[in-house]
Amino acid sequence: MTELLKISLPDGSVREMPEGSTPADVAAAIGPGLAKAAIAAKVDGELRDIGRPFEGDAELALVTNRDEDEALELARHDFAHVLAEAVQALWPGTQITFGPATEDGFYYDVMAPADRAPFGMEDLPAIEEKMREIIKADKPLCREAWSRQALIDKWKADGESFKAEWAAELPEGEELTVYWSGAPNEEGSWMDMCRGPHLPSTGKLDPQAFKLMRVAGAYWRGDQANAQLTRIYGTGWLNKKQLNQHLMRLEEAAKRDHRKLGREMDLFHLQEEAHGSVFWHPQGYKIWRELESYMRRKMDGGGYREIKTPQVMDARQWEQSGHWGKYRENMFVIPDEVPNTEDEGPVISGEADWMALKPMNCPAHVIVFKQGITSYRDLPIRLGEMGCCHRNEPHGALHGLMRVRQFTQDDAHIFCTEDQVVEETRKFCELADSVYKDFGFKYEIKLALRPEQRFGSDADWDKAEEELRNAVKEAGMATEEFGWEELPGEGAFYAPKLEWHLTDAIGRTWQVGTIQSDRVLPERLDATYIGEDGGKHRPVMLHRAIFGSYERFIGILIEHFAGKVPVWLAPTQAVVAPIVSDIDDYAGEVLAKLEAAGIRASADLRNEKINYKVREHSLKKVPHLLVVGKREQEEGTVAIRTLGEKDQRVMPLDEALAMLTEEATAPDLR
RNA sequence: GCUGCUGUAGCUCAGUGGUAGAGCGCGUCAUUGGUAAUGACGAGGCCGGGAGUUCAAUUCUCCCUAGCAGCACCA
Repeated sequence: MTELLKISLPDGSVREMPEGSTPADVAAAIGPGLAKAAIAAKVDGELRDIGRPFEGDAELALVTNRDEDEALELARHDFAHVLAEAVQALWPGTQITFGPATEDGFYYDVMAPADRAPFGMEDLPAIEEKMREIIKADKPLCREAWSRQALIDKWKADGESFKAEWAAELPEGEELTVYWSGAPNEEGSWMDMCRGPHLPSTGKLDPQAFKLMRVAGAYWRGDQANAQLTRIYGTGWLNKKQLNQHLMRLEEAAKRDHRKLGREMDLFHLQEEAHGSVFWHPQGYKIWRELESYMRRKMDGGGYREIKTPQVMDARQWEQSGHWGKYRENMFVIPDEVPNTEDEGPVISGEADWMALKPMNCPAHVIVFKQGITSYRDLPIRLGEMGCCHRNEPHGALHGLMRVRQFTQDDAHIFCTEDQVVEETRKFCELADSVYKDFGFKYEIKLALRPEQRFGSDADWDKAEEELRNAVKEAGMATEEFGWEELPGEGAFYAPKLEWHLTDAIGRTWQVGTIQSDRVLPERLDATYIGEDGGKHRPVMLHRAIFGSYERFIGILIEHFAGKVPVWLAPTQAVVAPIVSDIDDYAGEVLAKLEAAGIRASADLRNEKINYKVREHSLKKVPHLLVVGKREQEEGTVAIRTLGEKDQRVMPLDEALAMLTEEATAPDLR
């Protein structure tokens, strides 16, 4: 007599099933609709194949496409397998390696056979077509347990050297599994090593819900020393509608691209001769100046004192700070000599001492701190600088304003006693909060904990991590609302750090603000203060920034607002546009009043139709267009057309001025 | 830095082994038009840089450089 298994379902009911039965059998027993919809199972909380037999009594929850997170994960993983199968079907001899689900899709790293070039964009349509065939064939996905040795032998026999290498490294004794697409060992079936779980068959995928996006190079195991593979990226969803929504989001991101908007709005440009450094145009620099004034007010109000330190310092200084040893490959160095310019020069002797452009402001701030004698009564000392730094970034890393080689930070260093660390950190949390709120950003705070490679004792790390954690708790921000999370291994080598991640209008996140407590640099540069006991003590140094860098923050603002930055930041806040040239004088009067009120405005007196002017200034993202015609002149009014609105509002000039003045006022001054 | 792709007018892009084209923008003229492109005419290019192949290179080959995508990097 066979034993019956007790399978408990989420509604609390219990079904008795014969031994050897599977979640699919349970689904079938409940009803044909569910049997069709079920794509996987959660058995005792673990996501599993729906066709995998129970091993005993179990709690079961059937997974359908309504369980979107699980369903997407499964579908993407399966798309990746189908992708690999398709590539091997088209080009036998292709080696497969690894293919996981990603945030919005999947990829698979493959190595083209020796007799053909790496796969390119032009191969994608054929691969997509083959993938659709595999999906439509509705091949069952069958799980099979293998021994490690058998698997290694199989991969070697198939010429799959990467897979063989990988299988050999999997822990011995663990049951290894493979999945077949099609019946095991049958002609036309395809196999991959995989932990699973998978959908019951390829036909559960929607052949219209994926798209191969691009190919890129990737290294075997992410290591440059290893073979270069071709990574084929796809985006995958549960249905065509979701796919289309995703493609539209990508389009939206492309529309917001700050490099494109920067050119269209004439904010800045980049060029070959200074790659990685920004040429700010008058319009773009107006945004910068407004941000800088804003941040100065914030920092002044927070008890910071602004300084300015040298751009170039002798290498000896960088040696002492540790940058020469740890960071030199990212530093621009220059010989400390006048080059010989005879015969085509410049020629350098190679014997001069080195100097370097500063990649960070911190050593210079310690130097300023060390001038004179500091008493504990003076602490905390908060030194701020709009510090212009140069970092010789890898060329492939450069990206518009987001990653540059010359940038200016809203930097500051707080020198304080051990006892003041938590309080200073808490204050910083509040300052950062007020800034991000002024821009309307939502953000999350993360604590990056000790990395494997680090300076200092575990006791120091325990303490430093606890201080930052407590400071955020005291600020009431270590909560779900603030996305509080601790990230093991992500800290700097000398200290843990708090990170502020902004979420932009289309859901992307950007790390901007940070605070790090540092006990290493004060030590290396021998910073001290005189304590209550009359002896020398070591201050703690807090490195902190809120914007991060002006360049990057402006890039984020452009993308977040799609160029339509708030009026107080807009380079041109209003344009006066007369309809006919008879009104030019009145337009001039209006402009004069705007300028007197401190509004950044101009008048468009060109011999163009009003349609043309509206279109042009709208494209330039000017927030307010003040249209004036005969009627407005007679009545002393303006017709305001606001960016993004179709209708205009006619109002008396004084009223318009009051409105614009209000909108043009920075949020901290309102 | 690695791999792939790209570099033609201010911008977006066509094109060709016999030194080039469009649209927008710009200039001139006409037009004075009520809320997202008025019309005509005109100017504007060392076809990223260097080398090679060729009678001839913007076009083919190689090297360099920058950009783009991804990877690696981002203390």
